[in-house]
Amino acid sequence: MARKRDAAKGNTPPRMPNIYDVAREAKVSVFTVSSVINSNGQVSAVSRRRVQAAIEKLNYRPNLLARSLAKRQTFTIGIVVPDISNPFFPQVVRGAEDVLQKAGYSALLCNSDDQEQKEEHYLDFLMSRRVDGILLAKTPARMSPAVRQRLLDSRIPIVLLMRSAGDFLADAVMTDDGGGAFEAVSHMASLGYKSIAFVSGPLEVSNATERRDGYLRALKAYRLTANPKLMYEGDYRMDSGYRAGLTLLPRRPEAVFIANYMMMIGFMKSAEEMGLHCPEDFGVVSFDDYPWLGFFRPRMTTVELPKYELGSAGAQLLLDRIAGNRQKPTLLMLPTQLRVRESCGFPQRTRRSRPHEAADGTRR
Amino acid sequence: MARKRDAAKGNTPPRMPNIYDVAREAKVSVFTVSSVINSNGQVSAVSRRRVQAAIEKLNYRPNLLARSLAKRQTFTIGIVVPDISNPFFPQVVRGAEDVLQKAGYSALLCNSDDQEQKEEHYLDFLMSRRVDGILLAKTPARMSPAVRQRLLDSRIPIVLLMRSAGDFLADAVMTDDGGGAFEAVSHMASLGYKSIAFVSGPLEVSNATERRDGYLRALKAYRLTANPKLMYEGDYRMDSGYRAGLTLLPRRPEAVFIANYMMMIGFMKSAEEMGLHCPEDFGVVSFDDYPWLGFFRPRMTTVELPKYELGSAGAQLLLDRIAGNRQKPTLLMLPTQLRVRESCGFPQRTRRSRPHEAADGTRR
DNA sequence: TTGTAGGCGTTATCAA
DNA sequence: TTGATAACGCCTACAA
Repeated sequence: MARKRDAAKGNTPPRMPNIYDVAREAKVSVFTVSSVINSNGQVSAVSRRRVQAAIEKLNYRPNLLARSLAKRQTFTIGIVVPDISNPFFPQVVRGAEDVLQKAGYSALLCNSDDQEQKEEHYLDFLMSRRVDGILLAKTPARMSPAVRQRLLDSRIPIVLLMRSAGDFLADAVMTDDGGGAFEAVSHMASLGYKSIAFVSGPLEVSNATERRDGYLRALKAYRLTANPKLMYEGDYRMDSGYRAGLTLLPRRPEAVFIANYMMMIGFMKSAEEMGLHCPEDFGVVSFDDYPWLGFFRPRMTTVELPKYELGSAGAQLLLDRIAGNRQKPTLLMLPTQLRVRESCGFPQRTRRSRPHEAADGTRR
Repeated sequence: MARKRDAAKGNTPPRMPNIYDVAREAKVSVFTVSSVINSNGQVSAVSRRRVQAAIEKLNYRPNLLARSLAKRQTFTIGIVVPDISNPFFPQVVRGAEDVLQKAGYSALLCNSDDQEQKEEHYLDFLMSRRVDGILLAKTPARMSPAVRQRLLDSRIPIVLLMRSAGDFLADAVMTDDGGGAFEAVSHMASLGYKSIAFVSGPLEVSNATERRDGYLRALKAYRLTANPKLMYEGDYRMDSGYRAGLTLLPRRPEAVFIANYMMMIGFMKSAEEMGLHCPEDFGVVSFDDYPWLGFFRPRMTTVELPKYELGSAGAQLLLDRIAGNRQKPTLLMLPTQLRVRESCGFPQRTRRSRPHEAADGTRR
């Protein structure tokens, strides 16, 4: 069947050259052109040269869309995060993009805003785009059965980021939030704080409950009683941290553990407005570290989450799964790291009120 | 010509249903199915119902790849930024993504790392992907003639972000960096600082030279002489800010204007290590504002850049261009905003050394 | 080694 | 209102 492409009436916009144009120019078949493009098969040196010359002359670039359609592989993966402008995610995305790019994949970025509806919309969209895999970061825990079923049917590999598998069978990579929270709160307790408030994330999100559990475990380990009056459930956003400060600070806790960075910022803002200072008036340890937290006052004591590794490990897991080098679902647990600086009141407290502890000098 | 698709020997992986499957199931033609999917044309109610039932039953989702190929439109735009993990860009990307998503477009994210080679690789890649448009953020000023020509040939609309058009004809949206720098340095000069150091970005980047020009203009306006010993060319990265501090601070400038956020962080780190404090030992104004800069000490005086608007305006410009609602290249200039806080030494200096100025109370 | 032609899943033209 | 079928641009048996 002869192609009719050239019979175009001429009123269509100028098309880009395709493989047929190259073949004609080089006086070979499309097969030969395709072969040199993909450097498979044995193509005679003469043909190869002619094809290359034609490609050069026409400035030909293969249409990846058509290739994907034919090969049923798009070399694209979808990354859905709640909000790329939340400082937690850029590093995650960068980690992912680095390993994807190295493997010849590229990333479609989606912001779910933690809304189930948006998330599902994007998931459907990504399936329609026939992405080869999906990296799905923290969002509301549940997913409608319909979407889940479609996901399963599509057989598109998914790896979950910062979100427990729950009832959904998939690979996942998480950070050890429970352990990190335990370590953070233990540190505060060991400093002698008796009343330690807690600003948590939304408790329907798995990592928020893990951080809370870590908090509670640490209290128990230090024989402190959990006081509901000192616990505030936020939503990981700045504004909820601000409200948490307004609610909690008047109750004058000696210290507070804040479950993420954005809420910590909001919390500090409320303290500022109330004329309260850290660490003189209250100690703070928060989750998630950033370079600048070490250079401004108060220098924040935080639990660092390995953001870049989260993304890169997730992407690697996904690529492995796509390649089929993996059998049962894998769950990767990345360690956190307590970074003791000053907001927890460490130097002061240990020097002033608990000199016997200052002796060991462990600042981890 | 009858499709042979069903003659598959059965060893192929389970395919997703296509439009033919739906047509067969509904006992109509593919045209009818296509019509109801795209809700064009007049399809009889009966046909429509049957098609919808079939779609439901088969859980059919159109293959966007095939659609794009046929329509020669991908509803995808490429966003290339130097590095998404640089806190400047997430907001830009978010702004863009919001307007794109609303218009039914999605975004392919690329990190150029400010490397010409990577940028060109991505540009070629995006062209091969047949994206409908490209958002190209700050990167090395030049572009090889070959790539530029290919870009022109491809007729893919491009809008430049934070980068002057230069010799490349395209729409662009920028921030008024020169004006912002002028305002910042003028503020310092009006505070009485005589020796104002400057940490600039890489001077081959247009917005870095604009910030420098603003700095120089302000010095001139206040009859201060520019001292090369107090000017340091960095690369917008944290480490170069650190080195700038190591170089500049021993020369004890009264104040310093730092051309971006990351370098400011590095600079503060070096000051910290040298035991110098801001604003007691030196005043600082830096470019680019973030929420947390208002809650930590020193509270930073900064020039805010409208990041989100940069992205959203850029995306809107691009969509307009794609739609063809625009003739000649447009350059949008977004205003910056000086946010006076404490790192510039404003309250102290005005109160202590220049009381007559404190009277007017303008904190803009 | 190279050519031919069918298939990937849509859209769109043109008859009927 | 519908159906048949040629594009869209690529890959890839199968043949030559």
